[in-house]
Amino acid sequence: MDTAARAREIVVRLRALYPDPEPALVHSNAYELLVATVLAAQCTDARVNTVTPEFFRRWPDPASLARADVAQVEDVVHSTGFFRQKAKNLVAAAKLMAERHGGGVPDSMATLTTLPGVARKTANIVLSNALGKNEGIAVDTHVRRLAFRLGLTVSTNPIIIEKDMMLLLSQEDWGIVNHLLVLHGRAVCKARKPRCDFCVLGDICPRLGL
DNA sequence: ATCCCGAGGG
DNA sequence: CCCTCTGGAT
Repeated sequence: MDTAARAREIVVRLRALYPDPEPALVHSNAYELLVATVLAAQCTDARVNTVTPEFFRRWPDPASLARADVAQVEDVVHSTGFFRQKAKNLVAAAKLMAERHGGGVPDSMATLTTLPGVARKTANIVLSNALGKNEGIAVDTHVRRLAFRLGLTVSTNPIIIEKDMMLLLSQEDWGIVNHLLVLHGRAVCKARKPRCDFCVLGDICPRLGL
């Protein structure tokens, strides 16, 4: 089985294992998903979900966040780590959206990545989950680890991994593959003690001899 | 390559 | 104690 066939088979098996993969970050619109995804940098989604209810209540849209006191935002997002950067970036991004994007979330990779604190990973999450667009594949710590272990790439560079995976998968799967690999990365193919004995991909994983 | 940064697990 | 968690900017 060549690499592309293996990649497609991985998606098929993980779809069966995780029937209805949903974004674990609680949100109700593109703005909320953008905020939650920025906060998710080097932080568990579970922790992000503990701070976003208050965040969205106090700053329900880009306009209100643009007028927010950065110190108060720092206070709310403190427990997610990198809190100074995240608060500063979110308020600056909100000001850009309020002043230059009609108060809404930009709907293209090129424009989203002009926002401070937003690069390809965050933009891909917002585009595929809130805006219905598959412009690329979101490569986070889980996708990077699993893509490498599964032999879908020989690189550890997220940009190259994304390109490799885009060539291996059809565009309709670009959004879902992130959720599938994240779910499997959390439950089975964990960073520290991967449970290879439980893995449905064992027979097509280079790690187990292939 | 390094920095930003808190919290939980082993 | 060290590693990891849906990264991004310098």
